[in-house]
Parts: sequence; C-alpha cells; structure tokens
Amino acid sequence: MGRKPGSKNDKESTSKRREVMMAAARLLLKKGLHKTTMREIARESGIVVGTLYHYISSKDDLLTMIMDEELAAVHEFIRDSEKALTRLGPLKTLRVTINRYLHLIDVSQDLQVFWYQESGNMLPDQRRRLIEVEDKLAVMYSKILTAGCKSGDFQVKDPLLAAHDIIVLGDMWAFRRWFIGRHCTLDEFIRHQTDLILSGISSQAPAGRAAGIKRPNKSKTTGGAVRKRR
Amino acid sequence: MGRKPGSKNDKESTSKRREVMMAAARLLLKKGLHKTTMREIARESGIVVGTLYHYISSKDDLLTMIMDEELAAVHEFIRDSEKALTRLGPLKTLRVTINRYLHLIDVSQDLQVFWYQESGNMLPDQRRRLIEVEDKLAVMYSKILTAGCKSGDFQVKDPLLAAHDIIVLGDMWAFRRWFIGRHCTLDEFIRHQTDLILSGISSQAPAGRAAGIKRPNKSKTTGGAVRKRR
DNA sequence: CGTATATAATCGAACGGTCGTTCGTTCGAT
DNA sequence: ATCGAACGAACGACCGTTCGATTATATACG
Repeated sequence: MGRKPGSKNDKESTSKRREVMMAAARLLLKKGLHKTTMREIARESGIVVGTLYHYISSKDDLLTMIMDEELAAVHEFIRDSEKALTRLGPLKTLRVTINRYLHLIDVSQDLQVFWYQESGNMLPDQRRRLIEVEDKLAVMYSKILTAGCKSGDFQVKDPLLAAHDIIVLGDMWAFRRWFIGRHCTLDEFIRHQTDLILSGISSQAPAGRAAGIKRPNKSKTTGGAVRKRR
Repeated sequence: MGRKPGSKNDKESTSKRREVMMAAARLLLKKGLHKTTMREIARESGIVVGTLYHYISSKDDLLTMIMDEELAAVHEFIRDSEKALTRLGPLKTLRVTINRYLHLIDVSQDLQVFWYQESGNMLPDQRRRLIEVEDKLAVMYSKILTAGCKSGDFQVKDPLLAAHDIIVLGDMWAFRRWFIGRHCTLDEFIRHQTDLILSGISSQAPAGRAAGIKRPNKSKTTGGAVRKRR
C-alpha cells in the first residue's frame, strides 16, 4: 500500500497494529502462548512473519498490548464502581458492581483464563501488573464493604477476605462456565451467588430481605425449595 | 551400581523411577512445564539425560506419573468422605469434609496451581482425567448436600452449583494463599468460609447456630468489628 | 505531465538457539 | 563373556527474530 507523509501513515500503521493485535489475541486465547507461533499470527493477520515485525517488536510486545486493553477496561470498571458508591450507597452498589463484574468477565472469559494459565510464562513486569489490578479490585470491593459496615447494612469481620470471595466468583464463572453454564444462565448464577455473599455479610437475616432489592418472587425459575421465612 | 538378577533389579529400578519422578515434580511445580528441561530434571536426579530415559519414556510420562499419585490421593479422599456420610450424617460430614479438603489442598498447593496452569499443555487423556476427578469431587459434595436436604439440615436449590462453590474454596486458597495467608491462618480461613457456605445453605439462620459447632467466641484474633449479637 | 528518487511496506530465506529424544560407546558387576 | 546402567555428543525439529532484496507509491523535479 502507498503512503502519504505524516498523519495518514501513522493512522494506517497504528490501525494495522491493532489488527495484528486482535488476530494475535484470537489465536493466543485459543491455543495458548507457546503453541501459537509468530508465523501463525502473521498468517491470521494476512501478512508474513517479516512484515509482522514492522508493526510489533516482539511476542512479548503483543502480550503487553493485549494486556493494556484489558487492564484499561478493568480500571474503568473500578472507577465507575467507586463513583456509584457515593451515589447509590453500599448495599445497592455491591449488588450492581457484582452484576457488572460478572458480566464483564462473561464477555472476556477466555482472556481471564489466559492470564491465569500464562502468568508463569510472562515477563516480571507483566505479572506485576496483573497482581496490581487484582489488588485494586480487592481494595474496591473492600471499600464498598467497609462503607456498608459503617452504614449498618453489613457485618463483615474481614472486608479484604470477603472482597476476595467476590472476586473468586469471577474466576469461578470463567473457569467453570463449561460446567455451570449447563445448570443455570449467567443471571441466575449472579443472583444465586450474590444471595450467598449477602447472606454471609448482611447484618440482618435472611439475605433476600436484607438486600432490599426488587426480586420478583416468582420462584418458578429456581424450581427448588423456597427459603423458609422464620 | 551393581545388580542382582530378578527382583533386586526391579526394585532398584522402580525406586529410582520414583526418585526421578519426585525430582521432576520439584522442578516442574516450581518452574512450570516448558521452563523445566529434561537436562535439569536429570541433574536434579543426579544422573545425565541419557540415563534418564532408562527410567522414564518421555516428559509426558513424567507428568502422568505425578498425576497418578495426586489423583489416587483425591480418590481416596472421596471414598473416605462417602464413608463418613453414613456415619456422621450430612451436617457434620460437610464440615469435616471441607476441613479435610482444604488441608489436602494446603499441602499440595503448588500441585493444584500446576494442574490449572499447565492443563492447556497436556495430552488430551491427561486433561480428561483432571476433569473427571473434578467432576467426581462435585458429585461427592452434591451427595452430602442432597442428603442434608432430605434430613432437613440444608435448603439447597442447586446442590451441584453449591458443590462447585465449595470446590472453588480450594482453588481460592491455592491461588491466593500468598495474599490471604497474610490475613488469616488456614484454620481461620476454613472456619470463615465454612460459615459463609453454611449460612447460605442452612435451613435455619444464623449460620453459626445452625452449624451446631463449637466455636470459641474469643474474637480477639479477628481484631476487626465484632459481630453484633442482636 | 512524465520521470527520477526516496521511502514506505512486503516478502521469505536464513540465523541462532533451545529442547526432547536417540544412539553408540564405555563402565562395572556377575 | 554378558548385560544392565551410565554417559554425553549428536540429531532433528521448531521457534523467535533478523536481514537483504524486491515492490509499490508518494514526493520532487524537469
């Protein structure tokens, strides 16, 4: 392809760079880091390996690019949640945040699994960034929980541990969707697990009431035994 | 080394085989599958690479050997738990099983992480066996829960989902011990998480009472906000 | 407008290195 | 003399990366 000086070239170059990144992501998430060769990435991008290196500098560079996108989304998610906390209060914020969190993971399930599986094959900097964002997530949930303790909505002994409990819900959906997905939809999963968490941290039992959330009590979908009101 | 005909040789050979396996396990769990070379495994075993292949047939063979040991232990754990169910009843069995389960994982933490991280680099048969045992674990917990539903101890809408909830506790402790370990000991973690699960599935609230388990209420160690008795 | 030139973008062969595995040989005990 | 055990060099395959050559196009110039 031709080129015009300056901006046109840059724009084409960076857009091609993104194309390559997305082609790489498709293969990497499907086949893993070691089993995906640069030649395959080139083929998926419609170019050959020599040209590939005009747009990216190394395989690690590709990983970093993919990570940048993902982490930016998570950081934005965290900012949004902290804004919501001041507007909606702890209890509603927790429900909304868990809901958005699991939907976020549902979309990028393969990515989530990828980071776990390849974390041992990454550069130290890359590993550090993953731990960092996981830590920020935990702090975010911890803030919501402690705010809820102050407002009287929650009774949590160890907010940080409870925060990890919530984060693990995401891992669970990502790693076990092949199994859980056969038993319930994502929204059913979210409702079920949110109730479990709330039943454990709410200062008033049972969870459903304490949550104070509209829940259509057509217990048709759940099918099972309805929680006994004491 | 010398040799005598027949049994002595076999014994020496298989014991050496185990030595090699354990040396390999040490390296593999620490460095991962791809970063551990056969030459390193040989060096760790005190032999050279040529001799290594007199005791094992391939790198995959080593993986399978390590897996055999691990899976045998898990299957024994499952059998023990099913025996306990008939003796102790659902509620006590659940507590005991969760406790033993997490202690089991605590001992073999690196192994647990290893299977997750390298599952993508394994032979199809090996992957299948891992999924199989995970499935058996889920069925085991599911049996305990449904038994508890019949006896009136529990109220569980979806026992299989709840079973996965419990299994994920193990993953949580294995993957996040570096973090959680700073906040609480394993036994504190077990108590905390068991209460969380029981508060979600018990037919009577609150969880602590329903569990009917001795819990020393010196809340000194927790340090945080003491649960308000209402 | 047409030609020359500089400079991208593209290509694919080749390089350097690693790793799992094999093989011919040597060693040592029976 | 025989046979398992030990050795380590060598093989073959693969992979990330580089590089020199080629092509195509936008700019400069006559």
